[in-house]
Amino acid sequence: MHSDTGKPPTGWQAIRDDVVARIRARDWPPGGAIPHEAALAQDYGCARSTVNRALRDVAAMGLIDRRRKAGSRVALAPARRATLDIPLIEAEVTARGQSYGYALLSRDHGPAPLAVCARLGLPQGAPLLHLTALHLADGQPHMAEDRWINPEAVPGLLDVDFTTVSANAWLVRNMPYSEGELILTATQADAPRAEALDCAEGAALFTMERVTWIDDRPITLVRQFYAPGHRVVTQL
Amino acid sequence: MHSDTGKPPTGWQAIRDDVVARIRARDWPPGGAIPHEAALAQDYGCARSTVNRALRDVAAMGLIDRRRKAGSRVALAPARRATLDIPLIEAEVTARGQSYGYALLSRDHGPAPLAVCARLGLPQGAPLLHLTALHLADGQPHMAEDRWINPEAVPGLLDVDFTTVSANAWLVRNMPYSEGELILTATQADAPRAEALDCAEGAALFTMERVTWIDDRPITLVRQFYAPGHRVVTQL
DNA sequence: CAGTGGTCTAGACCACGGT
DNA sequence: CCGTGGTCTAGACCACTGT
Repeated sequence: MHSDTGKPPTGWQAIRDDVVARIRARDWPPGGAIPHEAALAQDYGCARSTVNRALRDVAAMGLIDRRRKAGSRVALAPARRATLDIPLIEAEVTARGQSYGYALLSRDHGPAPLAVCARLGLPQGAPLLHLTALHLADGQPHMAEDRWINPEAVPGLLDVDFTTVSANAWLVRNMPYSEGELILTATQADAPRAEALDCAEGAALFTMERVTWIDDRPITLVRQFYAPGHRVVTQL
Repeated sequence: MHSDTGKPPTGWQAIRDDVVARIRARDWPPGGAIPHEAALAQDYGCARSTVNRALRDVAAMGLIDRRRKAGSRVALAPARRATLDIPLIEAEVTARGQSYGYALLSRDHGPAPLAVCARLGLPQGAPLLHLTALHLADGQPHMAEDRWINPEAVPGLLDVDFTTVSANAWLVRNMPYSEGELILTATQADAPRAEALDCAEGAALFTMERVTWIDDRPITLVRQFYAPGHRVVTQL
């Protein structure tokens, strides 16, 4: 269940946990400074680099702010951070013990809508490959995707047969990328998407929009609409 | 823009970037092993711990799997990881330059619905404090929340005046917690929520559900329904 | 068993940024 | 200026795990 079944950590993790505990216990008040690394190293009887390792972790959790010369201060508004895993759709489906299926719904190559070009930072009317596809779990619609790909940034793109390989899988295996932006939101199912996902028109769809670049050249913009009821779970 | 305006990293970050680049360039193929730390240290002319620092970062990105004795292997299905910041609502709103407002809509103390008890791992009919509240941005409804809190785990809870302080803010300042689960989904606005958020009934609402525990004792379950159009943005 | 990553140390130099 | 965190080093021992 929610039990910790793990042994008490040792080494730098023990220091991290102790620091976290002292912060949570208001031992060091919010906004206040905590002892500097050298002092803590002496307290814990270890090398400064060990303390550094621990405090770096605490800072990554958002519990403290660290600045040179100013030292480490307890964050006033401790933002929690959650890490989302964004697996390939196929892995996501099979990991739940379901069979995975894929179907290409449409494929077009031509000038893209203004909004899409703007989103990618391309001039109006740039020719993009436009794909719509459906991902299935146990034969049921699981996610519908709407994707534009920039042929200028993806050599060989127009020769790929996307009827059998999903664009996601192909791009991951064939295109490196340096940066990406991810947007999570909720949208209502319009008529075509309701039909594709076999759900009521107007249903609330969990939606992920991703844009990726390689060296400031846009690769792809994709909007993925998950079937109603889809949940993304993560630990805090 | 999307430009990198940053100088080329040095030290362990340079090694990390180089390793990532070589993986993306299929220099080391997916599923294959990459040189062990000592070898890379010699290649890069640095200490092994510097390589270790770099590879730990690459592993955290999900690009490689590391195991003792087996060495480091390029992940076959490189799951992207995105980190979500979960700030206090107030911080989230003011960070966008909007004024923040809060209103308590209802407060009840009594046996909780079965589904809520089950979600928290409590026996059926456990008495919980139930709050519904509205968070405003520039006077407009921004997020409606529906929260149950376990008085057994939160000393002094029933004496708190939640008409002026949001439960979120109070809990963050007064209750540590050890674990939490976060669920992201999309839900349709029912009648009361549509009224609270001043939106159409049936609108798609981005929804976050959080459950937090302290030492395996449930603290709170909260469902937060964001006004239509809300987007959560993060970098990949 | 033996190879590999995980961690720790004691010391050093440097970059940043309050004062 | 000078205190603090950021990083690096060379070496060491240990934990895990494939063979």
